[in-house]
Amino acid sequence: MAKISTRQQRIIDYIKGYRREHGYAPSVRDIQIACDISSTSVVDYNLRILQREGVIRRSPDISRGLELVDDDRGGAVEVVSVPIIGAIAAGAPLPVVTSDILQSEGLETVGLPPELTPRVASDLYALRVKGYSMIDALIDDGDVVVLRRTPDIRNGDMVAAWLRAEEEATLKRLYREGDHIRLQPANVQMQPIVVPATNVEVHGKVVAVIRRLE
Amino acid sequence: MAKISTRQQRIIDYIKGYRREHGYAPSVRDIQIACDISSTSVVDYNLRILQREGVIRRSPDISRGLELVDDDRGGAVEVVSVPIIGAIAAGAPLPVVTSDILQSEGLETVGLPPELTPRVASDLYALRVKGYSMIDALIDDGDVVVLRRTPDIRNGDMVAAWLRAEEEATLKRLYREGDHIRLQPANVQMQPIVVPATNVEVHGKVVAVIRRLE
DNA sequence: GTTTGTTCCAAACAAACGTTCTATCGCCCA
DNA sequence: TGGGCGATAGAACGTTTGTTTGGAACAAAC
Repeated sequence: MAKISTRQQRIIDYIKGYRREHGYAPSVRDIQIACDISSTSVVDYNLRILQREGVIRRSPDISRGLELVDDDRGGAVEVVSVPIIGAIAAGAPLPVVTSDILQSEGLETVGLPPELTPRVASDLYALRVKGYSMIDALIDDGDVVVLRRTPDIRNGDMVAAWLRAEEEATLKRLYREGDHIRLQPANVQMQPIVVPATNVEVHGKVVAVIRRLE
Repeated sequence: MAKISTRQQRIIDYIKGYRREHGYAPSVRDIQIACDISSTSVVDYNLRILQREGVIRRSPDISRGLELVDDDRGGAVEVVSVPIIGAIAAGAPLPVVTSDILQSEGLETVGLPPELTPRVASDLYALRVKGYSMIDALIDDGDVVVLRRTPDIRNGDMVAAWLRAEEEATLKRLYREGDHIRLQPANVQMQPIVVPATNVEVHGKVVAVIRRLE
């Protein structure tokens, strides 16, 4: 995998912007002019390289038959709809996540852009945060947290945890320390808490937080 | 508003499918063959009608310069790409937002799902937060804030403000109080600051905050 | 019955466009 | 010194493709 030159990066950026603005790809000559290239052959030369590197896809002899492989298709993309299966709040149990629930209808959903979407979206779900108890995780009342149901929790992952003894749900970074677990707030100004591992139920890993204002 | 004929509907469907499959629009002759039309002029004639009806947009003399105006792309939803024009950090000036910048190429972008997108997206831009100085707005290092450039700032709106005297950028809720402005942190545990109105440059209204983990 | 508007045809034209050919320049290396 | 190579040029070529022209069939309006 070779590197991508400044000029090639500029071409990519131009194509991306052009597609966003026009809804179709620029011609070779459009690229030539926009990127200050003296000849269409040089554009072709660089496009050939970008194609070899897998950055773009070209359809031979087709006008503007140019696609970005790692595409946002010029603005239109499949948005993954993730169901908001309930709320998370201190003192209220976390909703149990089952496949049934994930596939059930009628739930409010939140659309995730591709940047926020991991390869597999089927085990994603979302919770709406109630109250201000998650504020040490920099999460406000009304925010939506997107989680992935996974057994693969690593040290440092932000997780949704249920503390049995305290009867409290919380969003914190998790670190295993022997038979205890340290829960570290996202807010660097705040102190971590350490609890016995048996006191913690991990319900999912936080993938994203979305706050809508206005 | 005239009706859309069977033939025209077939053309629309074909364009939609072709775009989904190829990433670019079909040519007039592609349409001609696919829709069993004997002449390209007939295709042109019908495209002209579809354009008049506002169903499609055409760019004259541009190969495959064909867009579907109200395109949900067969189930996929339009994601608005918003450029991340820079960073926001205390002590660093906010990037000046101009139309040029908004339309310039080569910027990293963030895709916004429809729920986060207001009717008009053209004056949206995004900033990536550097450092922990925005933590009282519940915003972490690395978060992306989506802003709208608008003169219509109302009391209680969350804004990106530049404090001239302090040389500090900040994200807070804004309240006008006579010739002073009160900036209220989103974090309910923290105290507001009050500054002279002349000391504040408002650079935009915060529309959404997106935090990506994992 | 003529007019008028719509829809459709076939062919030709000209602009847009991808591709290719040849040549040049700088750079590394034997 | 010279050959190989990546990158760049300028121009020409031939296809793709949007557009136009002149006409015909048909139905509704007058």
